[in-house]
Amino acid sequence: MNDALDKNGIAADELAQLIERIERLEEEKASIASDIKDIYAEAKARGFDTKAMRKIVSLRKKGPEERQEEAAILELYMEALGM
Amino acid sequence: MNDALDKNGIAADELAQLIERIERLEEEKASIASDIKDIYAEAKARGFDTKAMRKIVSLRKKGPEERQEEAAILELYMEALGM
Amino acid sequence: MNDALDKNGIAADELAQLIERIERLEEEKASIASDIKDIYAEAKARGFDTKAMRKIVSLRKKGPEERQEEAAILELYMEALGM
Amino acid sequence: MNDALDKNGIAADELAQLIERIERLEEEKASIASDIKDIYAEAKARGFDTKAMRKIVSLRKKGPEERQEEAAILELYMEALGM
DNA sequence: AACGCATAAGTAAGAC
DNA sequence: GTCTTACTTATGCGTT
Repeated sequence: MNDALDKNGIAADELAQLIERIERLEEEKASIASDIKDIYAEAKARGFDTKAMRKIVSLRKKGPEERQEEAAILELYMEALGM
Repeated sequence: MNDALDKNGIAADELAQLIERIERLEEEKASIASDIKDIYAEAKARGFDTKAMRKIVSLRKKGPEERQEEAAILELYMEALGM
Repeated sequence: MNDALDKNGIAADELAQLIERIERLEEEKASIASDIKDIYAEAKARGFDTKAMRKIVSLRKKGPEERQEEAAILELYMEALGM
Repeated sequence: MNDALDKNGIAADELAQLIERIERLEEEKASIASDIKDIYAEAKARGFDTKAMRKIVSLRKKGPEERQEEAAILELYMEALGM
């Protein structure tokens, strides 16, 4: 550890740099989140059902395999439970 | 494993009982969570700041030592960053 | 507001009672959560796939209507997108 | 609404474009979130307390006034409860 | 402007 | 012991 330590034994410069890198990235992330929100607002203004859109996005995120897997498990269960 | 297995190799009765016990408990848990929400709503209606109340509840959940330790390291870092 | 106010203008007794009611309920909630964990542990010991069980519980929580609704939305989307 | 509607009455092209824009942005967002995670991992490897770091980041996100205000009301409540 | 909701952050437990 | 995954809590946002 070559870094200079402050009077409390903390490598202050190193810590400050890490924090700043994080904050920079969080800003970018917030900016993108804001863009996404704008798109939903735009979609709503054009008459789309944003709740349904959000569901679509989340369903697609899961991927088809996972959805199939879920269906298979449920199937097995329903049979086992006689539903 | 003495339990009867169904055609898929699942001990159906046993599984059903476990699932039902879990679901019963989850219902109770949800009910209590709802009660807690009600109390916060009541508190808010009487003019209390529920955000502060939540913080107090979480602070009291941790022991005093743990609380002090966390505060100390936070203090240290804030000094290092000149906050 | 008939409650006695402390020197900072806080109805201390009322606040204390609300906090205590919350803490009591949170204890109960934690106890039930612990019971649920125990059941999963027991299930695992008996050879069940707890991950699958959790999925089953969550799928059942959603209810059949919601699952159907999700399927319907997805269907609509896939058609619209030519998938 | 000039867009062509499919047989279900959905402006399919428009919907598809909106969804794709959202998904693209969500990917970027996830990528940045992953970068942030990496920095925390790096910080941890260098001996920093990441929990404290996260708290600092969140404290700095709020303005100083807001921070003081929250601290003040919390203080008040703690006194009222004799903590 | 307050309410409930939905996403996001933080925390804790379980698996490898 | 680390690392991921699931749960809980908190914050912010859209709605009424």
